[in-house]
Amino acid sequence: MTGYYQIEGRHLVAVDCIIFGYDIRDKDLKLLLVKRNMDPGRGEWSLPGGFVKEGEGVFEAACRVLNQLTGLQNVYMEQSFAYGDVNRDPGGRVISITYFALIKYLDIDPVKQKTTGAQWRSIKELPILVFDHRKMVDRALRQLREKVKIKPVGFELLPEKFTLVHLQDLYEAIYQRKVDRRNFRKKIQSMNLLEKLEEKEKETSKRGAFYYRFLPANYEEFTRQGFYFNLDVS
Amino acid sequence: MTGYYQIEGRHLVAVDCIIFGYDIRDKDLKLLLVKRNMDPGRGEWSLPGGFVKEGEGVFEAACRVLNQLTGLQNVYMEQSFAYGDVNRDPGGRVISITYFALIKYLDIDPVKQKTTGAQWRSIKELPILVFDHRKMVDRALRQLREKVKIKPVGFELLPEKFTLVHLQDLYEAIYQRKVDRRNFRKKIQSMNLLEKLEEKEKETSKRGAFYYRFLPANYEEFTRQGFYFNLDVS
DNA sequence: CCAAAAGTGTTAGGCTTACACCCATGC
DNA sequence: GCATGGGTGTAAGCCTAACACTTTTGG
Repeated sequence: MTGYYQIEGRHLVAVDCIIFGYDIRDKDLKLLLVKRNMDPGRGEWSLPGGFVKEGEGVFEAACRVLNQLTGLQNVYMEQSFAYGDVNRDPGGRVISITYFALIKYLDIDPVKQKTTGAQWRSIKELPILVFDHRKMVDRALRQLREKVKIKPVGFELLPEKFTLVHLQDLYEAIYQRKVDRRNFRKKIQSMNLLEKLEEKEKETSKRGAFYYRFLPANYEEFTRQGFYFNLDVS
Repeated sequence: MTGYYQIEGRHLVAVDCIIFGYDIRDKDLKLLLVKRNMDPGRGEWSLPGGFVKEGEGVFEAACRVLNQLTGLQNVYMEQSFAYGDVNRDPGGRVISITYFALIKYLDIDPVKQKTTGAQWRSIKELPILVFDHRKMVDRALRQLREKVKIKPVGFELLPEKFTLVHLQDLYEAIYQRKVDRRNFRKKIQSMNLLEKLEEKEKETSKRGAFYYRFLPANYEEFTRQGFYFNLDVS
């Protein structure tokens, strides 16, 4: 701090994380939520968040919050929006910058989850959230839906090996609508993002479905050029 | 301020405005820039900005900055990004939230412009900007290009009456590429956003080109449903 | 053998793109 | 009458979207 600037007009700055996870079992997009452990709003459902510390970058702060909650590092995380209304937080003037993260549902550290009390909640039936957190979620979800069209970020939400059925279910969960199976498979396979494995998943059907893995090299190629993945409406 | 929170870890928060204007004469998309009037970086080219005051919303702060510079109110303005790296500003730890605004080139208050020394600079040859402002501009420009596909925001940049030639030139300036004239006209006219006027513009050609005006009612309709205006690449 | 899920192609319509000539007017 | 910029239509190809039957296998 070289001290060029005034010291008046400093603000508390927080980060709040919209952490998406996808449950392959119940085909449901979920958010990782916590019960707020400070006043005001103590005990209410809240996005996980924290104040940005001195000497800490805002993005780093979001990573810290995520890591403390899940034990994860290097996950997909993207800034969503800065919320700066004076009265958005009844506890005081706090500017909050939100990030949305995509993590693999099963990757979170169960010990951490127990101590923090974080819980996955379906985006279809979110509890009442504290302050303006619901607005934050809605915006992040809109952004996720846009992002998925441009970048195959959906893969961040799936385990290493997945079937085309899993992938389609994921898209349907994100958009909350049905997708034509043949068109979906045609399109996704034409992108050369996937490698078909020998192995089959046999839990959900007798016939079994081939596992696929996602090819990071081609993925990079794709996202650089900005592909366009438009799902048909049904 | 009800004083629930710690008083440690407060931060200076600034807003910086990426103000786009379009010069119908030289068919050039421009930015309104200022010479920085504080250390460090005094005298260097900079985005217009300012610190968020106590009791002032972040968006309001951006409006204030814009208004002080141009005298304008109620212009199109959208949050771009929050820049929160610890060392982004060598003068101290400042978190900056950027907004991009679209204004009509000729609307700015000439008195204010004289006192602030603000100048329009072509996006094709921007001067060196202070700190990370160039990154801010690049991001805002990318966002503008995306936005224009989804919302006919281009109209914010044109005067009340404009010709189809003007409109096409604007798109070409935003995307920095040629657009097919017939396809452009077909598409834009199919949208029912424009009202053809009797009057002709006769400055740039002998024959003259019809003026159009833009129909706010239909515009609202369009942007709500999220239209898609994809320009062809040439 | 049957239930349950996986897998597979074709066609029609709409949108995108490429492309060239006539029109109106001031000088 | 000619130079300058404004204005117009059509055809080919591509992408989107709708749609139904066969395959596999565990029980």
